[in-house]
Amino acid sequence: MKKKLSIHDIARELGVSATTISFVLKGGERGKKVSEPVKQRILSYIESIGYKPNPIAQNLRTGKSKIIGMLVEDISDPFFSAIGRIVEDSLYKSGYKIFHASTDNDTEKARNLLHLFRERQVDGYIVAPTPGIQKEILELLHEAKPVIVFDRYFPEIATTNVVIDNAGGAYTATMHLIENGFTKIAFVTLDSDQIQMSERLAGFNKAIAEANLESRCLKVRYKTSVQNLSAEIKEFISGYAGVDGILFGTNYLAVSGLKAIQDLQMIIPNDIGIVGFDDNSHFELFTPSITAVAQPVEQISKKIVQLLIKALSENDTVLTAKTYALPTELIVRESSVRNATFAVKTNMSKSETKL
Amino acid sequence: MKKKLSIHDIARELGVSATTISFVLKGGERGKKVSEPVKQRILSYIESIGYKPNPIAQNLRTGKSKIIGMLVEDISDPFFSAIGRIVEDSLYKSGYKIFHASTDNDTEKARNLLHLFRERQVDGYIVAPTPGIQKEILELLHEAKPVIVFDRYFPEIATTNVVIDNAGGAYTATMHLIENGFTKIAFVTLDSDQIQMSERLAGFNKAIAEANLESRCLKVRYKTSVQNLSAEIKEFISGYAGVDGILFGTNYLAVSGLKAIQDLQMIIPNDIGIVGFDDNSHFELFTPSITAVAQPVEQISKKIVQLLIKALSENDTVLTAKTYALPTELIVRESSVRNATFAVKTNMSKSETKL
DNA sequence: TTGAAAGCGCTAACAG
DNA sequence: CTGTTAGCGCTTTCAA
Repeated sequence: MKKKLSIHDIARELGVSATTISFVLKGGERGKKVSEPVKQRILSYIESIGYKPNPIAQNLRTGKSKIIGMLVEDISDPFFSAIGRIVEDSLYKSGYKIFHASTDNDTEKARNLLHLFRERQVDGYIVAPTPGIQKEILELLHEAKPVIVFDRYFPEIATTNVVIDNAGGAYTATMHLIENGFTKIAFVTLDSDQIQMSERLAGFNKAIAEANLESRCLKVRYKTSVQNLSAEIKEFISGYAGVDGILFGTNYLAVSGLKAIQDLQMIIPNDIGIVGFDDNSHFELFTPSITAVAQPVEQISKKIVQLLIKALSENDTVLTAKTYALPTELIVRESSVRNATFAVKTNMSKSETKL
Repeated sequence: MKKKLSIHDIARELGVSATTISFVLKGGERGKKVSEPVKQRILSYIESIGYKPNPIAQNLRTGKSKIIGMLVEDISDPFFSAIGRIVEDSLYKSGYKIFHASTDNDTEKARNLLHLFRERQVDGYIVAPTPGIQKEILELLHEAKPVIVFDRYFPEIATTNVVIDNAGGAYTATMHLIENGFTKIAFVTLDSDQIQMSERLAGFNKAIAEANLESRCLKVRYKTSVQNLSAEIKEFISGYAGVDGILFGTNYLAVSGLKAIQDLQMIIPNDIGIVGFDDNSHFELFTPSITAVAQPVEQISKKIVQLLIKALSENDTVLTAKTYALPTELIVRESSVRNATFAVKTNMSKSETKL
């Protein structure tokens, strides 16, 4: 078993100092000043034995870990795992590794996780914040660590946020339902103050108000089991003066709602029109296929990475606090269109990304 | 901004040596030998200022990182992300963090990732191996690092494997199709030599042979786009002498297949019976609902964690090479049962886990 | 029962 | 242009 060599072993072997090797390895200003012959000798030797500096030692010495901490609500949720995947790939390419963790939207858990990340000296954070985590995020900022907040954010604290146009998405979706003749439209959402949900509600209400309709809304508790969710939605639909259209606030609410509607033996879209928020690769295959507000997962991920890499490379340059709201896309399918001869899947034209 | 204190700062403050503090912190044999008063003073002071030893320094000194490297095919696949989630939660509870990475089943990528993990001195590995990665896995074993191989494995190398009973699952599923009157049954799978796929094929063929039927099989290339996949399956179904039943080898093959069947305007299960391998939370909502071989995600995850934690805690105890094959469960739904009055969703009785 | 000293492998002043 | 030195914060002989 070949013993790992250290930079000093190599220094001895080559008759130069560890310092010189370190300079060569780093390149940059100081690296230039090493004479060509020496540099070549070092480089080729290192190449030949496949030496790689020990990142732990570098970390201890420099305080840089080349690790990013990523905090999401639930990595097994398709939305977060899709983003996780893209972010991970991009960041690995830039030499960073990722610590992932899921908060379940639990403040205490998120706090612990953030502390763990900090102890481990992660170089930057990507976080989908839980409620009440403002203080911890501010602390990270004070330590001059780059933090990208995504999916939701706190308007009261100055962070760099990558989100989507929630209000716009909900507005467009609701309008679409209205234009297709639905009038008793409800918004089924989470009983949550988080901004992504309140914006969706606001967008919904705006459309409803413009059309002079009555606003109906069901707020369910977070972490309600699928069965209970379904039951609650069922009761709501049958109880609440004949709802004939629903915009669901999240993808799993839509799934539970679909189950409820199935149990109720109602026909989509004849009896009730459906739109989900957050598209899903299976919605297309449902019968009828399900209309949804799609989030630009790819764009969100790229934006997060781009901002983070920038902050990481520009030494100590603090990120400007700014909210990037990426446009959503309404994918119209059968569940929201009463017109029997549904032919082509229409995608709304994408508005351009404001970056 | 409060400066992080080191163990020496505390030593000075308390008038003891860093050594003593270290002993107290570690507990164990050596910790016992510190006198009570001193120990209490140290403990309460540390508690009061919230001191935590720097894990990077510990890592450098001891070679233990308290990090586990987890390599999956694609973290955005529901199967892998579900497992990732559970493993992550359990391991965090034991003080470990996780590096995740996705291989896309690409050998070269997997190699790089494994090297990265190694450089970072991860304490253990959880790997869904790509083809051709045997040598690298053996190297890790030689370094006496615990490695848990899952989802698939290499029969020719002695590793600890956590998999499912692929042959049994496929056999049961095929038998189920046969019992429900389907006779021209095909297996749609990946053109792959990996063991999980070849075992599924074997299970399928066994059932087909026992029933004296003709074996039909479509092997598609890995990483075929959804469109092409769908087209290929479409061609296969219509071209291949009237297939009337399909067992799909993976969840995404099933989804593409469903799309194909939809395009073909065939009626499930009347024209064609369908069973998927690897259940999905949405299969229940499809019309008709889709029968599937469910993998015991929870059990797989628990087993992985249990084995890993054991290996990690028992100093230097090498894991015994052994394959744990967990039982699958056939979730019978509408897509495979011609009998019109489908009433209750039947779950096959679970065979007991062999642990 | 406690402490001094020697590093783990690397980097960064500061000399030369 | 290159090398010496002094740590980063911790653990672990070894000696007291």
